Amino acid sequence: MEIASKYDPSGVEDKWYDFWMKQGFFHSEPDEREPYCIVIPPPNVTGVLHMGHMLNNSIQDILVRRARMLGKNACWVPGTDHASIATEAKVVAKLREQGIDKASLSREQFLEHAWEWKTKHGGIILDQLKKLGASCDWERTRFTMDEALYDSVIDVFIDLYNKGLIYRGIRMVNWDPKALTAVSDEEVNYKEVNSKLYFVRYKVEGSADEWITIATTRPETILGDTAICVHPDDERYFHLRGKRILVPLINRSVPMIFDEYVDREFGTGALKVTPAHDINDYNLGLKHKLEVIDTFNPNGTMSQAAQLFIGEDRFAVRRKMAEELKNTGHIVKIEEYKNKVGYSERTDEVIEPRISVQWFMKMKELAKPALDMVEDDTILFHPAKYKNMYRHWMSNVTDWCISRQLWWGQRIPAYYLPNGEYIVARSPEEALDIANGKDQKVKFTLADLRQDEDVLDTWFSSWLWPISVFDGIRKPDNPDIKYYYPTNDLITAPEIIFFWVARMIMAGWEYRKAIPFKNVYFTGIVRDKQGRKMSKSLGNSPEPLDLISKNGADAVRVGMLLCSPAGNDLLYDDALIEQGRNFCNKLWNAMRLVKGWPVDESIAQTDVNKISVEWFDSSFNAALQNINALYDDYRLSEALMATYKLVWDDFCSWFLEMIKPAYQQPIDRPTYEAVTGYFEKLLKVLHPFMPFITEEIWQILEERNPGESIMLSSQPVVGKFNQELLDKFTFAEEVIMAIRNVRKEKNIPQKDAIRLFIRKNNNETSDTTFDNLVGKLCNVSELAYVEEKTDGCLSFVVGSTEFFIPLSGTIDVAEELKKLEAEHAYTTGFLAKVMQKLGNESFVKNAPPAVIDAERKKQEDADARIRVLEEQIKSLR
RNA sequence: GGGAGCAUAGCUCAGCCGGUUCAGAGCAUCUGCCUUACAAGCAGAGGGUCACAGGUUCGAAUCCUGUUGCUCCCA
Repeated sequence: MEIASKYDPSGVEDKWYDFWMKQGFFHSEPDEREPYCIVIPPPNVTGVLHMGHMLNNSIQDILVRRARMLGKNACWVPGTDHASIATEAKVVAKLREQGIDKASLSREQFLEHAWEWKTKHGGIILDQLKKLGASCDWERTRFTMDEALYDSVIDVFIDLYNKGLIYRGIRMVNWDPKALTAVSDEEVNYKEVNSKLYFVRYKVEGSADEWITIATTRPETILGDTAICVHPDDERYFHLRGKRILVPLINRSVPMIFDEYVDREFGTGALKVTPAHDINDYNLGLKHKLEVIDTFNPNGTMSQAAQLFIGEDRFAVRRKMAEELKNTGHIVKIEEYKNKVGYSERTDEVIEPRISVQWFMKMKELAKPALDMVEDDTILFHPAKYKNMYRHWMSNVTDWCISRQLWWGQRIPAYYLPNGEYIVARSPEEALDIANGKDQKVKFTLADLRQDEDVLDTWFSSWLWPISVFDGIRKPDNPDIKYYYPTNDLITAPEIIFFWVARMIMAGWEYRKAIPFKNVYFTGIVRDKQGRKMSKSLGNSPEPLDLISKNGADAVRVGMLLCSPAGNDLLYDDALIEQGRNFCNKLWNAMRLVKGWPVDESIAQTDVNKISVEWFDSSFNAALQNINALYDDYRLSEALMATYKLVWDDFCSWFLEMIKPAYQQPIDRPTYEAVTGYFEKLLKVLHPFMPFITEEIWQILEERNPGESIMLSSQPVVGKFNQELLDKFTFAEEVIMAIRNVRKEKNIPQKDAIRLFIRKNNNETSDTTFDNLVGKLCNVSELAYVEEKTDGCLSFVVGSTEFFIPLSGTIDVAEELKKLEAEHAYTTGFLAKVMQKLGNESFVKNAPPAVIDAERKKQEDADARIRVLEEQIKSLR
């Protein structure tokens, strides 16, 4: 059989993915097995696959595939999120390109365009995930606007409204003038910016030339001022009690008010109050019953109420106001100033605080159990440090603004009557019934009802995701939800711990009285080598699909995983993928080697092969135990590294070399069976990390029945291992490495056989377990135990055992002495340290016996070694 | 302004309820090798006052305090 010396993933990966799909291996139905379920963090329909998705979904696939191989009924539910703001923005932009203005469309017409867009672009990421090898149950693919999920959201809204947890209120909200909608507190990012602090003087009404100077960063809001406020104890302004002040340019007369809220140190100690455009001013306004003048239009331009610059943008107006104030002698000075400004998470537009009527959800009651379940480890965070962040947010939670002034999303089921009253109901008909049931005197008709124009925050559907994908809101007793919920693991990014994770926990408790998942694994952010977050605008992200087609998905998965412990950022480097690719190649060549051996039934297993197999058996089981423990701790990158070393070092570098027959010689049957058996086990352990190549090699290694697949096989079970044997091998390993060094230093080629004499010291008995193996690996023609030192030999010491290799040429005595003396000096120093410890009375008195014994053992070993070294030195002199 | 976390080899990290194997791993670097599975490889080697300063202890990378620097979250 001719097998290429380099592994080529192209072709292989699609072949096996198609096979798995055709066989329906990814699909899950409830049965009597233990379920294992992950719901995907639904990517936005607007998105394309980026490196973050690659990492996140690789991890999910690893967990799902492993669970499947552990005999669980594994189900990974995929799906997408409608992302109302982002999607609506995309659709509006696309329409604009076609010359269509959103305002010219009806709601229904617009939604048609939106659905069309979703159908066309909404599945891109999911398709891309297939290239990664994702073993999602595609038959269960869900979308947050599917009928079942949509209705669930509406049901929940109505339910929470009826429970008094949802209310409508006038509030200062974070207004996004670009998206033309309110956004929640969590969707505002504060950035420090360089701006200016304008000192503006306002004339005191009725005075000839009396002024009061305020400081502001936002002169454009002056037109909405309805008071000037100072601290009641501020002596500088005592004389202005009862006076009124004229707002510059428009000469509006506003009162002087006094409030302890004012920071006397800031600016001039005098504050202009604009209740419509600042949250603090708004609260002041409420307290002092001030007029609220909204000088902005929703899109951030000046409104009629501003009187000046009507229709112009707020930032242009800022400059013009400054100019105008200067021209009219109102500017006292302008200082450079750094302040934090809120930006919209969605559009990156500067948030405008704005008074409006919105729907809110009370959070306090829901937060309580959700906090407790994380605090008491009912839900585990990996890494646990995120508990702190979670606790902090949950303890200071504020009500959630859930309405969005958009069309794409679940429309709020509130119906307004002509008198302004509203009714929350599932349908207009139901609302009408309720309305007419209330008041017998007036009979409304459907035409009298007007449904709320707004939709719900996208997160208001995402928070139900683990329940709604199984239709568990509408049908709480259906078999799917009962079987798969609570799900097991959630893999997500820490930045949405509040947006999403916290709220899912709340919804889970509210609607199932159960946690939505047992573990939350937080992945890091994928950054470039300079530590910058990968982003389209920076252009610093590789194209994931290119990486896959160039290196294979297995290489990409391994590369990314190796360097990303839970919760730590991953600094992406092409070298990572290369490492993954090299690993694939290593595996591939191991298979080529093994497949190339002819098996001879007639030859008996040699001692070397027998002990080698025994050793690897122990080695494998010890490693597997460790790997399983790492999985249990969700230390996936470490589990991968341990597997990587098991395969590369233990299996390839040691085991295969140990049992490798001489060139073109056959191998005995028992050894061959053992090797292929372990190879298969290794492939299974590797499969969750590298699904494609493991399937390919597994299928080549032995003939399989049609429809058989490694992905349905069972993970190996940890067996017993012989620690004593492993320790003995460690000693043999040292001997082998020492001989290799000798060969290298003395330029003795591997093909020239050497003789090896061994002298045990200090009454130690000989252990010959690995002698023949040492003989094979080091090409030793004669191995013998001796009582006396042999002359004309190179020597080395392992522990306190001496090894002699006769050399044909002369020995460089000076060089040998130098080496021995260095060894001696080091060991003596080491011994001195140990003795110092043991000589310390307090140490002997206080340290635990095990520690003291260990120190004594060190002392003995060092003593023995020193005696041997000294003898050698003496004999050379 | 409030809170959290981090600082260990050139890089990415592990070790952190103190004491065997305590200074580790992978990658990178350097030195030999095209040895008939693999040069995407093999065999070796070097490299760290565990940020700094104190303290507790018989003993500190590990616990405590302070300093410095970085990151994140919240307002």
